[in-house]
Amino acid sequence: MTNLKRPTIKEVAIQSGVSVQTVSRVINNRPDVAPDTRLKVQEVIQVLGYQPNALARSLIQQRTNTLGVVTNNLNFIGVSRTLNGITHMAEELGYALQLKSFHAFKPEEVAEVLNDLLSHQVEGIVWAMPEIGNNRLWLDQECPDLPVPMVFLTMQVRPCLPVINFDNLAGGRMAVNHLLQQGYRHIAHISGPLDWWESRQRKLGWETALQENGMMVNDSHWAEGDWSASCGAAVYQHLKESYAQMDAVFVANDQMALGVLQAARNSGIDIPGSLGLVGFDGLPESAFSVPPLTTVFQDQSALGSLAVTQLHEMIETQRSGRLKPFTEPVWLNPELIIRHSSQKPQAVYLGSGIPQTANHK
Amino acid sequence: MTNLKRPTIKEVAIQSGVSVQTVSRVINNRPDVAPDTRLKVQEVIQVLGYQPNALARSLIQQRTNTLGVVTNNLNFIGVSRTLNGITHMAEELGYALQLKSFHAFKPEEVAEVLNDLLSHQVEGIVWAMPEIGNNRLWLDQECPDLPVPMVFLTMQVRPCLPVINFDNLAGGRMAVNHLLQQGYRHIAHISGPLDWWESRQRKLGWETALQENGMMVNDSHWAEGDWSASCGAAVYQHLKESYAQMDAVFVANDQMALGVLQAARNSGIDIPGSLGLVGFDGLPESAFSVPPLTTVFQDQSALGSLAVTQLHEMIETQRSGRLKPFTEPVWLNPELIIRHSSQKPQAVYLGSGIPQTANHK
DNA sequence: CTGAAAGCGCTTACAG
DNA sequence: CTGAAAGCGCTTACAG
Repeated sequence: MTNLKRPTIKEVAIQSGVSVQTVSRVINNRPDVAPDTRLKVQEVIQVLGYQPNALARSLIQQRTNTLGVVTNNLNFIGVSRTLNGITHMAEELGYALQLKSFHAFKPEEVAEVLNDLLSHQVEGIVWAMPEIGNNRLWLDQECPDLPVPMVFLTMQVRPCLPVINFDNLAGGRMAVNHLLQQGYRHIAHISGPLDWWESRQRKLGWETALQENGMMVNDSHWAEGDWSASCGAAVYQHLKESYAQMDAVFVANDQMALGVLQAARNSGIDIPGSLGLVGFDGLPESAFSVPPLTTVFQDQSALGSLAVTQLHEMIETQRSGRLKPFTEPVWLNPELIIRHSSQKPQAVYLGSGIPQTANHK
Repeated sequence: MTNLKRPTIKEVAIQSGVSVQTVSRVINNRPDVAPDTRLKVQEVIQVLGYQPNALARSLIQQRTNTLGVVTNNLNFIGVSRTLNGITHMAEELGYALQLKSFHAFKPEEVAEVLNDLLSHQVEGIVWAMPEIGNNRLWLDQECPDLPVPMVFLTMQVRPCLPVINFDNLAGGRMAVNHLLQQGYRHIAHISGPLDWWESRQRKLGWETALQENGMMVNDSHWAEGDWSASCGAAVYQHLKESYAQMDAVFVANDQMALGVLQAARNSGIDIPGSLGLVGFDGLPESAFSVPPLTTVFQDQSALGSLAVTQLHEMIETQRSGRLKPFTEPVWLNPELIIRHSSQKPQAVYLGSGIPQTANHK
């Protein structure tokens, strides 16, 4: 079923009655080949189905046109959207992609993963594994020596290291400010696992927004989840006890928010009437929950594309000798998508007060 | 920031005062090296941070330990779950992974993708791109010659080709039978795009189950969607017109089913009271819709793992000379997850009739 | 136990 | 315009 032998340049040369150098010239579209010779060689290539061996070529040229990609477990939905952007841009720029993914992160595996990629002579690496726990310990030096250009996604900024992040803090702040504008006054938070850098940033966004509006941040007003919907539901039940006045929740991802949505409905709590809800991520599904979920969207596909673009530039810069010392961190802005879950119905007009916005001017 | 030169075996040899062959022996843990020599060489390797060049090694050994993976656009959630299984098993079996993904499928790109992978001397390929339209035209020969062992996922079975599928027809049948058992009698179907093989199979499952139960299959009882939630909602509205008696829908994927769910609720239609609903895929989110969605779960991660396992066996078999001609198609069974969206409330006891199951025996 | 020779499949100067 | 020579970084026999 499979014919094992792939023809080599030597066989093409023999069949064409020329030397391997001449075949090489034809393959690489060099001008200095006699038209007849070129035709003959091309014909033989066609007949034999010859394809140059990329390994041999890379070995002699000292260039693989290959990028390494390191990701988290691909069951996490975000990662695969990033990977999508990476594959697109890599294709466009002519890079092959070697993929390594951590299943469960173990610090001792970092060297292994890195060495594996390097032994394959990748020209650069996109480190798309998010910062969790101490999985950046290996980078915590003043200015770490990297064996090839690398771009890091989703981690705390470190000296001399090119990182690209969504501004999670700004995202959290946006979410909470929106809820405040809508008139919610007791805004709880369900965070992701706090060993994730992203979780901490989103939580910080929540705190910042509250403080900027002169509100207290209280430890009974938030709780930690594990990103899963079921956990979101459970944590919400807990918050109802610890924070009785709660009238809104900013949840650190959409999946947990969907859990909250379900739990709230099961308790007969009206969203957005009695509880405002904002998630984070912008999953397509979130638009189709009941009610549709307001969320902080991050375009992770764009993140992936940008990472490859930047890596490409770094590689080219380095190759050309102009060694730009290091690239500044890049911050991407997430985007608030306002849907029904956070649209507080207008307060009933009581007559006893005057609407604030109506009488001035 | 990046130190360009990686040391070679030659440098290690010079520093150690031995020949490159001896270094090679040490690297590969050969027994025939004097203990002192080995120690000395290991020390130098350590100091220089030497790593053998996988390219050179592969070239001489004629073995890359690399698998190619071809996927659909990774924004489709299913693909990334499959990819997750693939990376796990590849890691476990010691294969590196080269990833190619189609963004928009173009027939003329098949050769390109294939050649690209082959020029990198991959030892096998997992074709995880599903069968859509005529994207299997290149395989439609009596017994196609494949340049390396390949495993095909999610396509119509073809002679001499190893394919691994979920039994989508059985899945559709299961879904509809379940709805029938629940007492629904007018079961509509929203299919995926019919140029997808999976869509056609699921639809066939729906038809089969209806016919097996002596019910008519009518063209006004189904309509085609595009996998998206918004389309699911739109198609449902359409079916309400064309199939007024409809009391249940089997939807070809969860995302569209979520769209139906939302549209139905917005029209004040009770699920599962007035409309039974079953999806397909088993997205984690589906458990957290309101009401939770009954769905046909396919463990795509397992599919990916199995593909790599099987590919590995094919490669080993071929290498060892025992050439097993080809592997039989494998069918995996999807699994019905029953949740609230399909649990028809017991019919009200009217008194005028006798409950069918209560009086016999 | 160790090294000289040959070669994997290419490309890069260098002659002619 | 074309070919002989050298070499990319390794490993595999083959001597000793």
